[in-house]
Amino acid sequence: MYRQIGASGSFGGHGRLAAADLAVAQSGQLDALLAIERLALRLNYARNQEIYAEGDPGGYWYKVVSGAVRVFKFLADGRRYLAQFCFAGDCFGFEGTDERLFSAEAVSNAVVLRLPRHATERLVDQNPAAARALRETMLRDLANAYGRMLRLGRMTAAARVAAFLIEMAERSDRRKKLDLPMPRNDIADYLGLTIETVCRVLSSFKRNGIIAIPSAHSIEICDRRALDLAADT
Amino acid sequence: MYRQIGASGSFGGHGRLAAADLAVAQSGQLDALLAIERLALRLNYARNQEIYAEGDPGGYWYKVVSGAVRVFKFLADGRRYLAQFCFAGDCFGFEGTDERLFSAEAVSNAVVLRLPRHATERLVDQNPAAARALRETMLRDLANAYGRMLRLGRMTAAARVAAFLIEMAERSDRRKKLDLPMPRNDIADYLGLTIETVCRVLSSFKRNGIIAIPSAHSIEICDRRALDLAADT
DNA sequence: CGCCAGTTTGACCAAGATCAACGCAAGTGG
DNA sequence: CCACTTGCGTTGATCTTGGTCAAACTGGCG
Repeated sequence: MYRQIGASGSFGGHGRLAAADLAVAQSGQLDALLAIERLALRLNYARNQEIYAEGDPGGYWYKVVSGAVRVFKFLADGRRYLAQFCFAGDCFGFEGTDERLFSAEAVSNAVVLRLPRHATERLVDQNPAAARALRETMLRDLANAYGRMLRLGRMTAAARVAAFLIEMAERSDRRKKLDLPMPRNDIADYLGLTIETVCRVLSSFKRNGIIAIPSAHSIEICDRRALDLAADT
Repeated sequence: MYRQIGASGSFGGHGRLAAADLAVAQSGQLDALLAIERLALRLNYARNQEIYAEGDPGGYWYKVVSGAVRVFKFLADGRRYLAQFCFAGDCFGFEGTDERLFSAEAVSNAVVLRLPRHATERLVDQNPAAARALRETMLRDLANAYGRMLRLGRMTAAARVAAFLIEMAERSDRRKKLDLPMPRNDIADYLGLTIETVCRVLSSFKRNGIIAIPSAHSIEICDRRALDLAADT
């Protein structure tokens, strides 16, 4: 699968480019999009360093080269709402507004490409295939958003955590041994739970032999069947 | 504002076309899009009648002329997840998959236009302005989706119901006296609450003078300030 | 070794779900 | 016209889930 380029509506969903990339590649527009990527600035961020903040001007979008990024905002009462995690190949910061609605920070040390929005828009205007790929990506993001809405609204804590582990497994290359670079804190804010609940659920999964936790940031899925079952409880 | 035409990623958000329509109108592409609308079939649905069901082929999208529509799916355990309400001018059924992921039913007696998807796609491929309008609409839907995710994940029952009333007020023409065509049932499934909780919250708002409930399906907002306050508690 | 950030566990509490009645208005049939 | 049903809506009593508060644990690092 191609992960070279991308103009993703990564504002929603996890922002991978999967089929969109593929479509573009197949349509022979890869060169044009690679040209865009040559306009990118390569930036390094340390753990917890800010990439942009709510309210900043939003003239760029980003693509993760390595490491992980969190996109979030603070609520009036001080709680934090974590909209998405982005890993290598994922795009973010494509909000379509002049001002950033969210902030972005590096979860771990991260390298990202920064691309000017207007150049991308020009390309997409001239290139129906790229536009179509972008639309498809956005539709997929939208579908993801609806799925997550469902989980947040109706699923138990255990189901949310299970779904999170499954999501991370799907998005990582290795399916069994998961590396979770983010602290429990971030997971809780992503799932609309407290850190204690996340811990408890993970512990209970461990007790039941569904997962193993060799270290806090490394989780192994032992019983995928049971995890799937737990995910739609 | 123009509400004549639309190719909305209405799968997300409430599916209005607001700024997107405007953009298209300004760019002088209105005629082309009106031509699309001439391909539409006008359909009548009675209250609770099915428009399409999960699993059906998804070759069309729809635009509500009058009445209201709910888009939903059933979960494995029999609960229902209500993804969106659509009113006059809103579009729905633009999922981008071959099979329907959701079902759609008329909430009240409704008239809808049904449009073939491929014709729309052809238009959008040939017309960068229309494509851009569509992208903007989808981005807005995505932003709505993230807002709703936030509410579903982190807000109290009272805040969800308050936000719902505000959303309905924003979307209806008259801002004070709200007509809520959907049963409490639907509201609960939209907000991820039980019908009892929705009732209780509405009753408490009434007790506090924030709203009046002349009849079950008609709600008057008496104290908008207090309602706004309740919405981000 | 001690400190510190992050993680885990336990005890208790509260928001909302569940279960169970009851109310109420719109049909429906005698 | 009036019992009776039926579909919603509302209210109350109890229970469960997950949040809150508090404390202990762990690993990395000076």
